[in-house]
Amino acid sequence: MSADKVTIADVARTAGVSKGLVSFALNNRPGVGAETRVRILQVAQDLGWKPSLRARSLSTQRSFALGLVIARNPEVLASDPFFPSFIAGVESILSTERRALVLSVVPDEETELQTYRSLVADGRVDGVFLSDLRHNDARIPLLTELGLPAVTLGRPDGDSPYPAVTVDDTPGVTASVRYLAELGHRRIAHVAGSPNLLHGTRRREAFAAAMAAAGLPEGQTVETDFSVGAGSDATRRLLGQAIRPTAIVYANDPMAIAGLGVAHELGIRIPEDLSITGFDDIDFCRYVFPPLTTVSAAPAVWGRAAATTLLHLMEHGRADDVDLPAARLIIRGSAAPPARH
Amino acid sequence: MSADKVTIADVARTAGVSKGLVSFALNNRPGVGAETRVRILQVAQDLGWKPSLRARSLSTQRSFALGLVIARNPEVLASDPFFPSFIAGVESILSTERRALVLSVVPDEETELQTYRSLVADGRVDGVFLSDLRHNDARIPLLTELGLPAVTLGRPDGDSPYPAVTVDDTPGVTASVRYLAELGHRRIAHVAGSPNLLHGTRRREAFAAAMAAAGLPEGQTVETDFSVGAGSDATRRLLGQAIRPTAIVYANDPMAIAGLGVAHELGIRIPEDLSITGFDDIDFCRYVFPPLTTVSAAPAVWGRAAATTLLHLMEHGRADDVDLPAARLIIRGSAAPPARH
DNA sequence: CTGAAAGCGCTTACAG
DNA sequence: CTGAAAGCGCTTACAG
Repeated sequence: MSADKVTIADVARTAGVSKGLVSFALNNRPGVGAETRVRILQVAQDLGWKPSLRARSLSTQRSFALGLVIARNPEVLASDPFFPSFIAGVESILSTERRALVLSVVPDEETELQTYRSLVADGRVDGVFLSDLRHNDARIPLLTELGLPAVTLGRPDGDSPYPAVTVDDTPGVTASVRYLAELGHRRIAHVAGSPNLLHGTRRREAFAAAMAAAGLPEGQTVETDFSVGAGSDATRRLLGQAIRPTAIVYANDPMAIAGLGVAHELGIRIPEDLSITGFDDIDFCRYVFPPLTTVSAAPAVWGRAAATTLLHLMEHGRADDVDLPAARLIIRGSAAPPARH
Repeated sequence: MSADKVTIADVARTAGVSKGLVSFALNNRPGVGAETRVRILQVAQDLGWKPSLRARSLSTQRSFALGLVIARNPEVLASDPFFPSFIAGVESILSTERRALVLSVVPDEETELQTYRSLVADGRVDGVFLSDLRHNDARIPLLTELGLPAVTLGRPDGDSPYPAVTVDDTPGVTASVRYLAELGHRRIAHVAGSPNLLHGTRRREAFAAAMAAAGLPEGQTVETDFSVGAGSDATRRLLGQAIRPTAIVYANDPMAIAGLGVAHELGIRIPEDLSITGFDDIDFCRYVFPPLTTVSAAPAVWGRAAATTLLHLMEHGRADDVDLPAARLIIRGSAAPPARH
C-alpha cells in the first residue's frame, strides 16, 4: 500500500515540474502546455496518485460534502419512508461526484439551527437540503446569513434566495376529493398533518378548496403530527361521532394505514362502510387490505433532482427552480361508493 | 462575523505565546504551565476562536466523522424503519462529540465495497458501522486491510478483529414459537428473511430449533428478501395450500403486516383462523388490526451503544463487545389458540 | 507557458 | 516549562 503515500510532490518530481504545475494540470486550468499536461497526468496515473481531499479542503475551504439535517420526532421518522427513499435518490447522484452526504438527525428545531451553525463552523458541508419546510422557516435567513448554498424541497412561503425543487402535492389531494365526490361521498373528512409544516397546511387547504369546488359542505378536519399514533387517534375520533364521515382523506399513508386498523377494529368495513385515501404511496399501500388508494410522490426522483440542482447551484452560483411531475392519484381498493342509508 | 476568521495565530499573538503552545493548551497536553494554559484558553475564548477542523484534519490525518454504508434494495430500505431509528440513536451520541455521520446508500454489495475504499481513500471517516452482516462478510477483511476501525452490529460468523454490539434475536424467535405452541398450534410456518444475511439465517435456525424443542414437526419455511412484497407472496403461497399452517412466524414486521393483508383478502380471520407474529416492533404494529404480536429490538438503543463502542475503540484502540438486552416477545392481538376442526 | 514561494490553519518532534 | 520551525498536501497569486 505504498501507493497510498504518493503525493503531489512525488508527481512533480518524477514529471520534472513544480507542484503548482501539477495542480494546474489536475484541475484543467489554463497555463499548462498541452504535452506537459499529458505528461503530468500520465505520471500521476503511473504513480497512482490520488489528490488528498483533506489538503484540498484546507486550501480551497471546501468540504466536498452535502448536508441533510432532519428534525422529526422519532416516531414519525421511523414510520415514514420518505427520507430513506429521498436519500437513496440523492446518493445515486452524489456517488458519481466524489461527494459525500453528511446526515444529522436532531430532536427539535432549536438543535436543528444549532446543527446548521456547527456544520458550517466546522466546514463540514458546502451545501444543504432543506426539507420539511415550515411557515416563515427560520432556516432560510440563517443559512443566508451563514452564506451556505441550499435547495428547498418545495417552495417556501416567504422570500428565499434558494432554488426550489418541487413536487406539487395539491393536485393529488384535489384528485382524491374529486374522486370520492364522484363516487357519491358528501361527508368527507380530512386527517391533516402538522400545521407547522408547509405541506401539512397546503394539503389541508387543497382539501378545503376541493371540497368547495365539488359543491360539498365543509369537511371535518383533524390536525395531527403526521405520526401513526395520531392518525389512529384522529380516526377513532372521527368514527366515534353520531354522524360520521363516509370517507376520509389522510395527509399521509402511515396515518391512513392506522385508520384502516381502527376501522377493522370497530367493525367498519372498508370500502363498503368507509372509504379512505392516503398520501405518498409507500410500499405498504399495495399490501394492506384493501390496498390503499393514495397519491404517489416519488421521493427518490425528488432526491435525484434536488441533488442535481444543489450541485449546479454550487458550481455555477445559480440554479433554476425545478418542478417535478405533480403527485397523482393511484386508485386501488380502499374507496367505493358510500353505503345507502 | 469577523470572529469566523480568528486563527490560532491570532490567539498566539494576543496571548504572547507561540502557536505550538496554543495547540498544546487546546489539546490538554502536558508541557504548558497551569497559569499559561488558563491565560491562553481565556484569550481563545475572548477572541471566539474555533480551531479549524479542516486544518486539524490535514495535520492529524483524521476526519472526525463516522461512516455508515447501507446496501439494501430500495424497497426493503423504505419499508423497514430500522435504519432511521438506529441512526437517530447514533446521532444522539455523536452530537455531543463534534463528530459527524457520513451516510452512503448503495445499490449492491460491489458498490458497497468500493464505497468503503473511497471513504478511506478520501479520508472521509475514522471508523464505520457494519450492519446487515452477511456470511463470510467480505467487508471485514477489507476494512482490516484498509486499517479502518469498525464495530459490527451483531457477531459475525467468521473471525473479526472488531467489537460486536449485539442484540440477541434468538430468544425472541424462540419465545414466539413457544408461545404459539402453548396456544396449541402445531403447524407453524416461518416466513424467513434473506439467507444471505446473518440475522436472516439465525432467526430461521432459531425457529427450527424452537419447533424441535416444542416437540413439533418441522415447520414449513419460505425464504424472502425481507421486503413487504416478498412477505405478501410468501403468505399467499403458505395459505394457498390444501393443508395450511395455523400460525406463521415472520422474520420482520413489514412482512407480517403484508401477511395480515393477504389473510384479510382471503377471508382468513386473524387470530381466529390464523395466528401471526412479527419481528422488530415497528410503530405500525400497534395500529394495525389486530395489533401485531411481535419481538422488540430497540434499534435506537442499539445505535447509541454502537456509537459509544466505536468512539471508545477509536480513542483507546480497543473496546469490549457489548450485549444488549435480548429482543423479547410483545404479546398483542394477532395470535390465539387455533380453531378446532 | 512555467517556476518558486507563500498560504490554508493546525500539530508535532526537536531544541533549549 | 516554552519557542521556533517544519510538516500535513494541496492551491494560488506573483514573477518571469
